[in-house]
Amino acid sequence: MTTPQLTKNQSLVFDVLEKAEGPLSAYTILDKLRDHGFRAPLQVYRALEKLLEYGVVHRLESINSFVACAHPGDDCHSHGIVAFAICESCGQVTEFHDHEVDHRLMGWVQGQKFKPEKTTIEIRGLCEACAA
Amino acid sequence: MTTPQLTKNQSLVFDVLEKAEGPLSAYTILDKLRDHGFRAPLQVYRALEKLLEYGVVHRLESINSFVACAHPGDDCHSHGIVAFAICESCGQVTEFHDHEVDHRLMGWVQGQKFKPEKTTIEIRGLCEACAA
DNA sequence: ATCAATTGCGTTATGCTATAACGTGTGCGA
DNA sequence: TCGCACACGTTATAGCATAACGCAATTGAT
Repeated sequence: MTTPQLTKNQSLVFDVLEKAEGPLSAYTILDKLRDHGFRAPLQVYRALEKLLEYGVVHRLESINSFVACAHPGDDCHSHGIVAFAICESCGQVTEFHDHEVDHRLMGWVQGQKFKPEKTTIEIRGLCEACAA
Repeated sequence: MTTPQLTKNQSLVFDVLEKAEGPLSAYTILDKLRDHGFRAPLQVYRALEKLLEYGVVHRLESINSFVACAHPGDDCHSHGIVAFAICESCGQVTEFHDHEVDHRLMGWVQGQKFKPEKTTIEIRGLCEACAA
């Protein structure tokens, strides 16, 4: 899937996420965009919905937050399953892919005749700097 | 870790989860226990906190719900990372383990010197029955 | 050109999920 | 017996997400 031209609200939300150091909650994004006319959560959620669909933003289920995809210009959907390491101290998020993990998980679901739609892999812990 | 004797509230919450067909939200559990004297969410959340700690209940991050562990009498903490397949149609949850997936993920984090605390793997999609 | 369908947007209201903060009682070891 | 840890109850609040309404702009088929 190719990413279409973003609308005004989508661009605003995406820019906030790109410039952020780490993941942001929808309400944090809302607060950062009040000066740009945002007034209600739905404005954020609707933009996020599209950005997630385009694959340029990821949702971190375990912390109810969102991050810009770490592959600028690239299409995350082509990388298979995306995994995240989330530092619980500094909030830093590292995105990675592992084909062997994909392969094992997909092998398992095929054995169950389970039809996967969306897979979440999130490792929470401490990054190198924070663990020291 | 061995599971200590459960308190009254912990037992009530655990029983509800065990008898349930699928995952339940904290508020659903609350509703099911109103007849037993439960009045506030905290009574549920506090019990869940302990049950999660003991490893007899799992939290499904992607759907904000809880399930009893699929290994009766066993200690989930000894199985390594737990993965879940969640049917978005019927709500059925299948729990499984894959050492190779564990190994790959732990290999990756060690390369990053990341110290993992809690890992989430959840595959949402359609189970065999619902995909038909 | 026009009508219908689609999409984005704004607003209000509401619902669901989770925790803070306070106080009570009980059991148990120093 | 004092202090501590823990489970519990209650009220209030914080944080996350969506329903439902209406309007405007765009597109595309007839």
